[in-house]
Amino acid sequence: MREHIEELLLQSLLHLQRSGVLPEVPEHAVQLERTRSPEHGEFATNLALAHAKQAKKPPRELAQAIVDNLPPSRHVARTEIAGPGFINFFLNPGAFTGVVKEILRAREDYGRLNPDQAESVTVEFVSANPTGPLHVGHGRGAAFGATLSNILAMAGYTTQREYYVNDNGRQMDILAVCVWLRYLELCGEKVAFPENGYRGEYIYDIARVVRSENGDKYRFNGNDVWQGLPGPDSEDREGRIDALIARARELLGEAGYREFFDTALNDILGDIRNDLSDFGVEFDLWFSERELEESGAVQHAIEKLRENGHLYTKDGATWFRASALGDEKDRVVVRENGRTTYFASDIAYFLNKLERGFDRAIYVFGADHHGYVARLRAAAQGLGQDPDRLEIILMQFAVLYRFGEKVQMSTRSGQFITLRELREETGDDAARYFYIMRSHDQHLDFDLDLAKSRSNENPVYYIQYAHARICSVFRNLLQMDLTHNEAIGEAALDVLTEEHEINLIRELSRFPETVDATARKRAPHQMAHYLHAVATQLHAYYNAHQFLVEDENLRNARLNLIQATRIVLQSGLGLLGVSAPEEM
RNA sequence: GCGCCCGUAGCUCAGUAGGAUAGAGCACCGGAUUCCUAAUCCGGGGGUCGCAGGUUCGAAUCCUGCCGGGCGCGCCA
Repeated sequence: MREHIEELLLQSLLHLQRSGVLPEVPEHAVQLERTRSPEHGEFATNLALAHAKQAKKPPRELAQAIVDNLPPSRHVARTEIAGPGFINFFLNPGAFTGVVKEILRAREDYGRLNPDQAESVTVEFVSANPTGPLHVGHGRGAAFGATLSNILAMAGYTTQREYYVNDNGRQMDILAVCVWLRYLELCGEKVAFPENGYRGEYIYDIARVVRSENGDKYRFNGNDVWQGLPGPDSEDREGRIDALIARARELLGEAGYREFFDTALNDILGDIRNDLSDFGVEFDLWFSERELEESGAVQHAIEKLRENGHLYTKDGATWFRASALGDEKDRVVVRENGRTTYFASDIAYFLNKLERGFDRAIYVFGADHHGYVARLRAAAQGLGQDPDRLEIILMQFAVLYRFGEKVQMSTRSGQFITLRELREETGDDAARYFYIMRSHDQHLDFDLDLAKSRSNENPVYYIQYAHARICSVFRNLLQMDLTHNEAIGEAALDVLTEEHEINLIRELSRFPETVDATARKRAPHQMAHYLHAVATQLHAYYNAHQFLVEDENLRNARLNLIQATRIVLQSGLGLLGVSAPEEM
């Protein structure tokens, strides 16, 4: 319907252009909005206000000219010029009931968009280092990324979801060493554990796996481990742990070291994968940083920067002149010791995404990564790419509240709430919904008690209940030995003239444009709000009118309407990764 | 110190690419069930949109400054 009126307006504008009233009709000239109140009709446009200057006419006069040139439409009952020059559109009742017909015809494809040019995007999210279980902060990125991807796909984008696996960094080395130390402990050795190592219980679990498969094969005397290395009173804690990594490699040999490293990686990554999958978050690609480097992609990207003249050498390291491209300072890509930096891998990964044919790479990052924005954009430019093909969405932090108080967390000590614990406590539906119900640039207060409560305060249940109620009506229909005849309902749709019915249909008609808007604005939270609004209309309707009435025409027409509502709720909840229960 | 984000009702937040009288949930007050699930509905009170300027027909929305809060500023990953 919206598109229909936009088309009418465009035709009018083109006509005015031909007759010389308007200089030119820019692309996206037509902006049609929903009115806030019915007295302004259904849709309104500010076209005349926006173009009055160019047309050298008073806004209201231009508005009249636009209205005079509108092609006739069976959906538009009348137009009205209001206020300083708004054009308001009032619709025929048939314009509303047509929506019900459309939904029942399209079913789960209602709201699926087919843009002329489908953009292809890759959405990277979570990408947590595989050094431990996901915690509640990752959960927000997971829910957001998954929902955004779902919506983009619905809006017609070619969408890929990917997870960047940091399987190559120093953090992984630290992890491997920690596993080894716990392994030695299990063997009965007494070994000091570095204070900045990974202390979580899960490290013991991994150590147990290594031991059950290898016995005491990698056992060394506890005294030999730290022999000659800086002691715990050393100032340089990082240097101390690096020395320990070197010692582990030396004692274990490459194969032995690999055993710990890979067991830890596979174990934790497998755990993350299961966790996300149980949470309804699936990835098309798990992209390995190690493979990126081994494939030569990092060198390839560095060469590209060099060709474009953005590299220079200083203090034995290779620097990227990022400051010339909007970043606050230059960045090292190859260290003095010859190793490439993490940033170099990032650049290579971005280039790789584009080379895989995506128009755009979307990154979902935690807000603490906002320093990367300027640097990655600089890199994109340095590679000779349009920096707008790189899009970074920053997720603000999620703070858990229990009994009205902030739940304290610290990753260092292993004292944090895992995503799995959260899911078990609130259930997946509530967790998915609560995570995305706020805008990503807003801090999220995650109220555990509210998410758990099976009460009217909980917005998830409010929406699910609307769906369950509809299902319940259809169950009752069967018990009355009646069936829903959609054909009769469709023929009788014109009887749906109650205000509650019009309001509900209006809400349903907004689904496609909501898919479009939430996709374009990368704003999944608006889908959550939209579904809440649909549920509100359904509940109001339910309370005001009886659906299972004697009159066959009215009954089937109403069943068509709530069936259409069920379809929209189901699709919408599906986008959010929330289930649509048949009874509650 | 520099940079990014945020500041809207008592609380938590929306506010549709500048639009018409700023919305919702919770909390608070008052009502609704012989009838499809009351996890629901109906009504009510409650706002200097952080502050001050500016841009324009029109600003919560854009610009500048200030105040308050969060986060970040490694040849770490």
